[in-house]
Amino acid sequence: MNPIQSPRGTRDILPDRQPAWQYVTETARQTAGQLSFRPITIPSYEEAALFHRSIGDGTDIIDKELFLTRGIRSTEEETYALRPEATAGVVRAFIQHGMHTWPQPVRLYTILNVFRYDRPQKGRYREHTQFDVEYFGDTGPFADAWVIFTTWSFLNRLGLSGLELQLNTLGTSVERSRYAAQLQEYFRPLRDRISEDSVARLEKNPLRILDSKDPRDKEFMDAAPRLSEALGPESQAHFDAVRQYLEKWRIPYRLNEQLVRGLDYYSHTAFEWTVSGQEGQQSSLGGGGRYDGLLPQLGGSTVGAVGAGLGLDRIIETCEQQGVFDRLTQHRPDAYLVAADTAGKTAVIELIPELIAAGLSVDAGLDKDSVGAQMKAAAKSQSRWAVIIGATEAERGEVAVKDLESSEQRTVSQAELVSFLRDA
RNA sequence: GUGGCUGUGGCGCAGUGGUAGCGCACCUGAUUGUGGCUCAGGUGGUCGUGGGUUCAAAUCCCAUCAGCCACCCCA
Repeated sequence: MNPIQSPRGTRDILPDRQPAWQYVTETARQTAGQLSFRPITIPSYEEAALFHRSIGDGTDIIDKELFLTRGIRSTEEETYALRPEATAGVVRAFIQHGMHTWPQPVRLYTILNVFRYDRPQKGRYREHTQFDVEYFGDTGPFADAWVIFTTWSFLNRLGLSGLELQLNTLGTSVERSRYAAQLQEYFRPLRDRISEDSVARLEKNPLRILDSKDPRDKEFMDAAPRLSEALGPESQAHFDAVRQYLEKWRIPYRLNEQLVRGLDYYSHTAFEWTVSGQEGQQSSLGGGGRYDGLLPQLGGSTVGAVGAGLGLDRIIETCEQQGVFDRLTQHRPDAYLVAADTAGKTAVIELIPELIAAGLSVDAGLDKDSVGAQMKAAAKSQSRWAVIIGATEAERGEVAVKDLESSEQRTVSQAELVSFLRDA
């Protein structure tokens, strides 16, 4: 029988890599907390209709990458989908629990696994983890800037270098659809000369033609109508204000009119964090933007909303490449208890709960016979101290404590052991 | 989803037609209560899986699964 492997595009995160994950998730929680985001947990799956209505049919995430699922007794109407992103679920929760009646703004964050039925590659998994922040209840530019500042603070605190913020504005949905029509008008006569992909995009999602890498398309890009010229004065003012915040906070950014995010619900500000030095790789660490239209679209009231999602798997891989985790250490037990004989064994058994109750971490291997074997195990366990007890020590109410790094050994009374290990 | 490359013990690799080897790791031992070094010994693989060609396949062919690269897309 063949051994079962983890499903395609999924992986195990082994103990050695856990300190990195803990460091990154802890940094995320702290940063979010400092900026007044409150934690929320949402289900791993939702009614599939939620994603169809929010992300939008016609996007790859919905048409090609959704993990559909249903219970064995479910009816046809009850089709669920593993969440492919965070925003839809959080917005659903916002509406369902009437959060528009809470003091505004409502700022929420979550660290969650999301699922996409993709063809896997490094930095592209079928299950990956995102750090997601959502800011509700403000239509002004300050909220956009606040969200960007949050992602910036997080990435910056990790100590990442080569970060680049790409910034764009998509205007209102009216402005955007007017612009899409202009694009279609421009590209339709060029049908035979642009890439097949772009011909398909022409009808489905014309804005996507803009970020094509195909040289056949790039040729016509310069003369194409520009989104920035299709925006009204209000949209311009909103965007200018966002940029001023970023400049005051010294967050460097690059305007990128080609930036079009893959989810349909964005309007006005859209941004994406990329990291240089990973040519051709999955360089996007995350992104977000404003999505005022989504709440009414899902039956909620019209409150402004801005969100961002950052890919923790990619961020951690980048950190590893940049040596950010070099200083993190694995967990080490404070003491490894060694029994030299039967009397020592009894003493060790009694000592274990005592040390645990005192908040210390311990290890022991009472199934091993010789002291040598136990000492060897103590060294392998990376323990700071070996605490050795035999009949002699037990009688006197003492223990031998050996520093496993310096090899120095001394005698300590059992009563003082806890404070000795703590202070050392 | 499209095209390509790769797949040998836990990890990293060698072996390209004649019935699998190295390093690391792991286990045991080097006298009775002391580890990390060294030395000696040992466990572990039907060579991703399934089929085919051949007297004979890890080595050739096909399929399949998985990983990786590019595209698509995105985190």
